[in-house]
Amino acid sequence: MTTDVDLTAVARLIAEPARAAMLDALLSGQSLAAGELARAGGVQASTASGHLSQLLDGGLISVTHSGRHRYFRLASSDVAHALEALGAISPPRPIRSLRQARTDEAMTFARTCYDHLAGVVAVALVDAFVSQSLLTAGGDGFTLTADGASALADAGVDVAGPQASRRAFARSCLDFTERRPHLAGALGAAVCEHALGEGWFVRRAPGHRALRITDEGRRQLEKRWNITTP
Amino acid sequence: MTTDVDLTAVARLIAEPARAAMLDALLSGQSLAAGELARAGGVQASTASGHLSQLLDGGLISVTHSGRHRYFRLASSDVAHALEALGAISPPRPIRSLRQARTDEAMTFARTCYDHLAGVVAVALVDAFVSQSLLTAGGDGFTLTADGASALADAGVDVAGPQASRRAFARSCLDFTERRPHLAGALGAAVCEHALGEGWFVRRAPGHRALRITDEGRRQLEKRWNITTP
DNA sequence: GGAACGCTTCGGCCGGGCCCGAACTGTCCC
DNA sequence: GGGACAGTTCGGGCCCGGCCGAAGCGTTCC
Repeated sequence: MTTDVDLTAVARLIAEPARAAMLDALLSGQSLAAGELARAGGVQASTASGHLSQLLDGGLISVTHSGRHRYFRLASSDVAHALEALGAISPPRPIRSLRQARTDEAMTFARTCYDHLAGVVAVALVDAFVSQSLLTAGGDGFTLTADGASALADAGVDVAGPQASRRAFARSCLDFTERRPHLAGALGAAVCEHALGEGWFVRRAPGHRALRITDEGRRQLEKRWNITTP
Repeated sequence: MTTDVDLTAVARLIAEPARAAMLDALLSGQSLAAGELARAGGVQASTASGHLSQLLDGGLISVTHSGRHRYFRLASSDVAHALEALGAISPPRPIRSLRQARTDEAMTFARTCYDHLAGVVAVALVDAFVSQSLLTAGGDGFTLTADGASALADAGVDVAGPQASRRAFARSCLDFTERRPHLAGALGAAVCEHALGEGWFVRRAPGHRALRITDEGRRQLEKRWNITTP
């Protein structure tokens, strides 16, 4: 095992505004096509193509081919984690427009963090799970109780899949707006997938992280876990 | 609260080899003078001076004056955390020398991670604390038990200071060589300070993170917490 | 006071890397 | 097959930012 790593290789990739914007779009957890990422980065397709090869070479993203499209996604949750950690010490970008202020506000309420939920709602959710003894907090993350397994399965969340997978089951991830932990790992991804799949939340814009809670979402959160949302 | 942060500002600072080397040296947790950091970065004093102003402006480091010296340190544990997270997804630097291989091996065994201990020893220590019920694992970190408080105070660790401070008391921090948590936060810092102060570990080189365990250190770890070291 | 020392500021040099448009490859649809 | 579309490759222009040495400022020591 080697400890002497080259920080500059990855940092250089993130340091370029167009690439950073692309990575930010991919932090939504979605797979996005090269053209969408070019738009996200504010550059021409040819320029974007060069950036995407660099991100691939650097191991930050992965690609799948589909016809004449190429879809990119973050390579791993480690990448998402590093981007979030960097975000925690980055200066805020000055707010230039009303539109931006609105998105900003929406982001603090609910967003995706790679493949799981983040924001006020995600923290409230994990708090409810813990206080209702569905999850117990452990050093490296959380443990699902027997009650929790049946309650989540009851709600329709796929619990068996994550349990069978080799991926870390229920990690904690520091929410960088709330500065408190929310649920990540395979279980966090399953919860997010279910919440989006059932239409509890919808994306405000494709390729963007911000989510809007639906009326159905409010109802379900209140009914199932007694969470009231503003 | 704003969520729209400028990742490029911080990433740009880390992306430059000389600055990255300086930050790496500061990850040892020590305060280092401008001249030492110039040497760490492999640049002339004048160049280093420019880099250090940039790191200050970017909020990554802080400075204290002392006569004709200026001592720099990382600005916060958040910075250390971001650097570690970035390290987790960075490519290994090819090992070029025997000397480097030795330092590398030493690093995996024991090193400082900002202001607390990391490596095999740090993970073993936290495991022992938990299995001996001195610490219990919680979602966002650890909780010190009554037994733990007296046992650590007994060993000479300053427990009261951290408890009184406003800083997070006992966080968990992912050890990037062991991929398991070790003890951070104010208590982690106190443990590290005590271990170095008592001569249980010594630095292999000033301004470097690697530690060497002393005979006294081995004896104490075995006697107090039944930890045997290779 | 003078010399040594730590650090910063300034000017000039230089290279890496981002950007775009144009041309090319491969896929899909009619 | 032809045209539209997604993406890549290549060449040329440009600018940002790192590097050093020399000079300047403040501190320390004799």
